[in-house]
Amino acid sequence: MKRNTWQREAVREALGQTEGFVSAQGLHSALHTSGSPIGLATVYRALGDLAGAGDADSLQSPEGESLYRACSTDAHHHHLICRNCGLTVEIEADAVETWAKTVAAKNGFTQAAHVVDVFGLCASCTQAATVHVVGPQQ
Amino acid sequence: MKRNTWQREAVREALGQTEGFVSAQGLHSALHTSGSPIGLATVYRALGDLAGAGDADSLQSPEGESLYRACSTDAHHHHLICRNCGLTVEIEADAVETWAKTVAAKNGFTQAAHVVDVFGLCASCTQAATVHVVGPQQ
DNA sequence: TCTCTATTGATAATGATTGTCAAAAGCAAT
DNA sequence: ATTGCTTTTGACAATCATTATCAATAGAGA
Repeated sequence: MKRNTWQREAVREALGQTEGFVSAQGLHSALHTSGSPIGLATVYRALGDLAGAGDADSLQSPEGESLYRACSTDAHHHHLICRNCGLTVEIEADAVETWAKTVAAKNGFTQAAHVVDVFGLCASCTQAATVHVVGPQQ
Repeated sequence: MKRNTWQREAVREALGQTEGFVSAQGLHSALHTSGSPIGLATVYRALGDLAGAGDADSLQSPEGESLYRACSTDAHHHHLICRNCGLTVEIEADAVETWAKTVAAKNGFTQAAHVVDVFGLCASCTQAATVHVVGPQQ
C-alpha cells in the first residue's frame, strides 16, 4: 500500500512551485535550501513515482539529465526551451499530435508515444548573442 | 587539421552497416567482436565528430543513453522506433519542420532545433503482445 | 625521411542514477 | 494510546555511461 509521507508531499509541492523543468538533483538542493532534510535518493524515488503516476512530465535534457515538471493539466503538451537561459514556453501541438498518430498508424505501429521538444535561443538571449556567427543550413 | 585514421573509418563503416540506432558502447563491442582493437574513448570521439559534422544522427534513448545512426541523406528527417524490437523507420516531417520553425519564431526564439521522435510498438510486436494484460495500478 | 602535431588508448575521474539495508515512521487493529 | 507489521527513508556504496588525462603513436606535408 502507498503511504503518505511528508517527504512525498514536499517533493510534489516543490515541483509544483517550480517554473519549467528541474533535475532531481536541482530539486533536492532546492529543498535543502528551504531547510528540508530530505534525502537525495528519496527525491529520485518520489519523482519517479510522480512521473509513473502521470502527475509529472519528464524529459531528457540534451546533456542526458532527466528533467521533471509538474503536469498542470491533463492535456498533453510540449515545450519550447531556451538552451541558454532555460526559459520554458508551453506549446500546443494538435497538428503534431495528429501527425504522430497518423505516421505511426501508417507504419503499423501502435501505442505511439512521441518526444517533441524544440530548443532554441529566446528573444533576449538572441539579442545578447548578436555577435554570434550563424552557421549555414540546419 | 583533421587527420585520416583507420579508426575513424572503422567507426564510420560500422555505423553504416548498422540497422537502426546503436550506442557508443554497443558499437565499440561490435567492433571488438569483429577483431578491431579500437579503444572505447576513440569510438566516443569519432561518434561525436560524426554527429557534429552532420554525418550521423543522434538521439537519447528513454534510458538516457546516447544513440547514433548513420545519416543516409543530407535531408533532415526523424524516426519511428519500435520500443520493443528496435525497428527503426525513417519518416519525413516537412509539416513538423515548418511547425517547429513557426512556433519558435512566434515566440521570439531563434536557432531553433527540435527533437521529434515517435516511439511505439511495430506491427509484429503488437501482434506478439496481444496477450498482454494491462495491470491496473501498481 | 623527418618533424610537427593531431590522434589514440588505457585508465582515472566525473556525475547522475540506482541498489542496499538497518533504522524510522505509517497505518490499522487492538 | 499502544502494538505490530510493512513500507519508506536515508546515508552510502555500487553502477554505468561518458569525459578528461597524458604519454606514446602515427598522419601529412616539407
